Amino acid sequence: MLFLLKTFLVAAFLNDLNEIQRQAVEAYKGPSLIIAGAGSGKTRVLTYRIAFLLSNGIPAHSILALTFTNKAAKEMKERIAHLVGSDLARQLWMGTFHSIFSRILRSEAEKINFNNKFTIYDSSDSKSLIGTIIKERKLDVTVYKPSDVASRISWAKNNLITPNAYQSNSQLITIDRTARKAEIVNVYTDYMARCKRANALDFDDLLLYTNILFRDAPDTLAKYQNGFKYILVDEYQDTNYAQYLIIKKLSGIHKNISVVGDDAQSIYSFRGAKIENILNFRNDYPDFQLFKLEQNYRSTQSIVKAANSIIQKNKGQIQKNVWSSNEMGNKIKVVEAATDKEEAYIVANEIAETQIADKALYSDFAILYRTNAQSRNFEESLRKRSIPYKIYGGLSFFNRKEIKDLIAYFRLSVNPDDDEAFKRIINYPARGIGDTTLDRISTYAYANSLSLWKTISMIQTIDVGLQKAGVAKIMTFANLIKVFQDAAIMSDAYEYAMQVFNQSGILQDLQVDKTYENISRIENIEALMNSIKEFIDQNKQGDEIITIDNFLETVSLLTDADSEKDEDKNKVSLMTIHASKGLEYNYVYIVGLEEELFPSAMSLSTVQDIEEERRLFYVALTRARKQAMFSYANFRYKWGQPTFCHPSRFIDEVDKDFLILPERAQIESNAPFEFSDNNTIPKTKTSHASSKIPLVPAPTVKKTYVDANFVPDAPETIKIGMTVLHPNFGSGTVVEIQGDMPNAKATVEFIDAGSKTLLLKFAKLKILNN
DNA sequence: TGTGCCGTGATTTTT
DNA sequence: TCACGGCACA
Repeated sequence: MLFLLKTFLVAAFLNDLNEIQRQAVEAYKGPSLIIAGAGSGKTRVLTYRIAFLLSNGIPAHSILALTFTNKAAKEMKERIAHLVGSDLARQLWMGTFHSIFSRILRSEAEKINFNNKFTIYDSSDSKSLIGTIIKERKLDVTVYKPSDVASRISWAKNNLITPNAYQSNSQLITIDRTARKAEIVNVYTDYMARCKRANALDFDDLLLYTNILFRDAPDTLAKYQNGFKYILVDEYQDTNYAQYLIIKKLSGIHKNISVVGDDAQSIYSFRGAKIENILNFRNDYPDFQLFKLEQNYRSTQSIVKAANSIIQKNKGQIQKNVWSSNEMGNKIKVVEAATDKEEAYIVANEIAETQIADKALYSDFAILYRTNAQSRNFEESLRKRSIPYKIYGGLSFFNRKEIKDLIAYFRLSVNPDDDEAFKRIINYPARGIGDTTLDRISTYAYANSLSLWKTISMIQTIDVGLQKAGVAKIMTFANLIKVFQDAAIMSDAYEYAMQVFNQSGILQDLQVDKTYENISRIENIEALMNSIKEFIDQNKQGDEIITIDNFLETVSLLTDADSEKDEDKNKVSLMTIHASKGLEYNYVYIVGLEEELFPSAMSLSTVQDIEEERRLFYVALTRARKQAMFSYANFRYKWGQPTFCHPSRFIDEVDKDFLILPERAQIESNAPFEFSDNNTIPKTKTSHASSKIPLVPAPTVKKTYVDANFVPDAPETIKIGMTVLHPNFGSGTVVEIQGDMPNAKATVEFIDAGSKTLLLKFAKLKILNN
């Protein structure tokens, strides 16, 4: 069997891999760094490498392969199953960081003082709990915005700073105090305690507690170090500190670690990803082998060369030369549109024409944009032309109210201490338990360090200040949940879920009004039921019962993009550029190429941010196999306000040899100029001079570290060595100033945000001392 | 306790 | 533009 497998694989290698790819596949001992340019066959190398390990007799369960998205993991699993059979593929430890480590944490739960039925809080659960704590502490919500506090806590966790460490870090405390947010550390402390009490971990906790587990339980660490003899990490440039350290620890003994990535495609630094991790690999593993995959098999030469001409503008990259031997291909057409609506109309037109001319499938097309909010116009224009499309991201399936409601019942059945789930369903469907009642229960629970469930389970023996009628209502609810809790253990997941749907009152509630909305909600719930059924079929072995907790474990880490349906097969894809990473399409439309949209208005102040936007643009362009098109509008609605726009700097940065610039934008006579109300229709060729007039003030920059009284000092007064305060980055020290005003750039070491290079004319810096 | 109106802020990106 | 939270009122 093994012999056959190996024979097959060797033949496959010869056919399928180029010289460097083959070397990268075969060098499986010791550390290796595989720099994989866009479209260079990265996934192929990873899958063959794993297949190669297996064909050398290495047991599947000793291979750990980590990815960032479920989609990537799924695709790789399928491709490996194709090579070596699904039995073997199933035994691999392959998945996202979050799913793999939640699995490990579940089996080691008692070592981190959790119960193995813990809930995974999603970002809205976290935010809502943080909001609750802010209110409890009677803090001003306009100063302590839950989303800001949440991202700060997330930042701390990703850098492995626990509440205690935070408290004793005088720099952090000073920053918060300067920003008049001294209470952040207390909110953080409460938040951790409350998650603990609710037996819940948030996304960041999955990584944080894994680190804590490995730090505090050396035997456990040793067990996994010995178990995972071969470790592979995809998209290594996107790892944050918490992930980096886990990998480093796990590979500590065998050092058979192979990381794959492309620094040019690092687009998640806002989420704590550290591009340095890939740049510093050589320091951690000095005897590493380096493989550079530089041949692009995906795209035409025009696209590859155009993409190279952009990314060249970034400093500090790993040197590489991505090239293609494919046909030259068409130049990239740049289209100017009068308005955002017209842009969408033109793109839909182009797709329709190309589809017919090239006899292409709709699924060969993708429209990529910077922000989800841009999708609307394209939906409309595609719908008008009857072009089928699918939107990725946006309001995902699992974020729909009806799905969240039902899942909250599941969560409370499996983990009764899950307070966020409790709050969601205590009065849905309405059962006369209002805010006042809930407040009283919460207050008691908080004072006695109990979960809400524990509190109401003894509602008859304690006094939380409720009337008899209130107590009775609570009792009814508690009894209902008890029934569900028993069913969750006894029944199979599908039967259980149907029971909840029927007996919770959700079904009845949705049947009261037969509105279009309610019908669609019931359909969504049916879709959820089907996926539960599917889940059971996939995981059932013999005649064991698959219970709902098994389903919950996986579902909480799933996103919409992970559930591709057959009926979505031949459709145009609409998505953000971030979501497009790792995908490829014959025809790619990169839209909304305007200053302050792409690059985003939030990213204009630092060189690092602009470089990340540029990498994002690089990612977008390199999704295209055959053809790419750029478009921008001169006028667009932003936040419901009409705004004039300028073409993006990124268009200028592309080598003109590969572009067809717009001469005069063609307006079709039937172009839909549907301006609401009485706005005048701007002409397509609005001169750029007049388009400078802003109709609305530029969006104000989020101020995180300063109050309304903040006044920046004049840029020319900033000198090396000064301590300065920045609205977004907090305080830091100026370590370098390059160039002269007005284009002088300052490099500032921020205590909190790390090193940033700022364009002084834009940066708002206040001198704290010099 | 439930409803509806108003004002505000959000839009960068996600496991 | 839209969604959400706060508030007043039934």
